[in-house]
Amino acid sequence: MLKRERHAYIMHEIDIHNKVLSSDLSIQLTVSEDTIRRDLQELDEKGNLTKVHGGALSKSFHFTLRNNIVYSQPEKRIIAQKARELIQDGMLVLLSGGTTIIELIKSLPPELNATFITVSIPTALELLDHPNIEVIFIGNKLLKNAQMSVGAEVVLRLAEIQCDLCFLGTNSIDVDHGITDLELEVIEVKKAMIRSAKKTVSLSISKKLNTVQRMVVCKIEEVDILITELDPGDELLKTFKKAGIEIL
Amino acid sequence: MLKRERHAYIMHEIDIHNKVLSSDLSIQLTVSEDTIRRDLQELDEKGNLTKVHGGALSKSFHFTLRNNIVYSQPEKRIIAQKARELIQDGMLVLLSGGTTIIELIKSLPPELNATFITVSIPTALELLDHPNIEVIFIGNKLLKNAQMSVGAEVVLRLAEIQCDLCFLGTNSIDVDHGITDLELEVIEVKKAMIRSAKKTVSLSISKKLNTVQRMVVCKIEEVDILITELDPGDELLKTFKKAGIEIL
DNA sequence: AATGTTTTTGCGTATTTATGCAGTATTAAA
DNA sequence: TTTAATACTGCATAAATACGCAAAAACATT
Repeated sequence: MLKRERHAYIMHEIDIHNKVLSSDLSIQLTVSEDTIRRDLQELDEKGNLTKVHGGALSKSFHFTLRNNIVYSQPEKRIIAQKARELIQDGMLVLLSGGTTIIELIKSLPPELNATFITVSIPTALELLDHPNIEVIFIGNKLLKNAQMSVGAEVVLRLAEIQCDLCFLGTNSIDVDHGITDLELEVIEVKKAMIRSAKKTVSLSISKKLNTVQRMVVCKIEEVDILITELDPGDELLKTFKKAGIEIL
Repeated sequence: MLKRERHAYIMHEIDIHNKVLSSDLSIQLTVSEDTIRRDLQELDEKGNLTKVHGGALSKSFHFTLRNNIVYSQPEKRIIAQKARELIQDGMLVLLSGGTTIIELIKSLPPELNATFITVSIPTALELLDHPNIEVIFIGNKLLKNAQMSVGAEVVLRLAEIQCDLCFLGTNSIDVDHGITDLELEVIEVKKAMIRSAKKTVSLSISKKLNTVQRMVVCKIEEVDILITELDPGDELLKTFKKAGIEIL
């Protein structure tokens, strides 16, 4: 087996399980642990995974959630303020997960009367806090780290829906590669969300602009509106504007 | 389990509960307390938490370790201990909402390998905390105060399922009136849950025994097992035993 | 095809890391 | 103050890793 194939196999394992053990891989691929260790080292240097003692973990494996919330909260507040202007009474709105979305929900005026659909447990919990809005959760198998429903059932049920707006808390957005993400199962659902909505809105702090992850959620043309904490005239946003995206 | 994974688990616990006990973590992660102590020390040095005698606290919120604000009453712990004995590897288990259920989930051994189905958002969130178990959420319209899915769609989907056990966090149970509750929509779902399970287990602190609410969920005969914090021989439980219910 | 070069791989050995244990010291709760 | 829980120290062990080296494989060149 070629090195390339091993690398592909390892990344596949990482995609599915979010972790690999050197010892396991050594047996599965019938090579020495030294080789595996060197493979993991290379993949780490390329930024495809995080090597740790005993194996490797997916890049999406982070445990500083709370610190992140506190850290970029002001930016996310600004984004939330802009985003909420788009939501009007009577609308049917699709929401993803993520801290930016949570911030958006917190900023919704209490008198708003709309229906929100989501697949994310924390998003649902935050939505339930609001007095007027109706909340619909599309359930199925829940993904541990993303805390959201995934799987074919979710995709199918999303296909039956026609929403006015879809807000995506975006990890990575880039003019050439579009919106990208890490986990296969998450991407399946996000794709379905985009298909079910008349307009797709990407919420993204400026740090995440022009970054790319491993797997594609959608091309840049499929994004209708991009909201960042920056001024719409900012230099960083020019390329997105040129690609025909409305900037708020 | 890799050290990094342990660290992630610990930080996740901190994010949710604002505190962790070394003794708990040692059991949950099946490593010695020494290891946990070293983990906490490292995470402290990295600035992710504050280590204290007996465990660790969140950096952002400074509670003391042993106040009962976060952790709940001892009665519910006792009930949880008894209830978890019923759950075995490979089982399909249906859970309602409520703090007793949350306590049950917290007490589940980390090596347990089972599938849990629920309609309650807080229950789902707690289940996601567990390293091994699979979580399925049955979604639909969410009810604000109960924080759970309700409606015909939920009832229909429950009807398609055949579970081994159904645990109900019970508000009111009485020999003559059975399990009773307040809201119509909640009752519809609880009825469906009972129908889908081979055995129904009612979790109830003794205060709630022999109380009645407005609407009936099920007759007393439909309850297979009743779990309270009392000794099974307790006087209070005699009438239930006479009604043919197994008491734990 | 023959040759030289580079890359890849596995092995032995030394080193580092991770973890648990036992005994003692310390802390905090009753 | 007493007592039980928790922490620390040093040590033992096993697992994982780094390093140098040599064989093997892949590749390039003639």
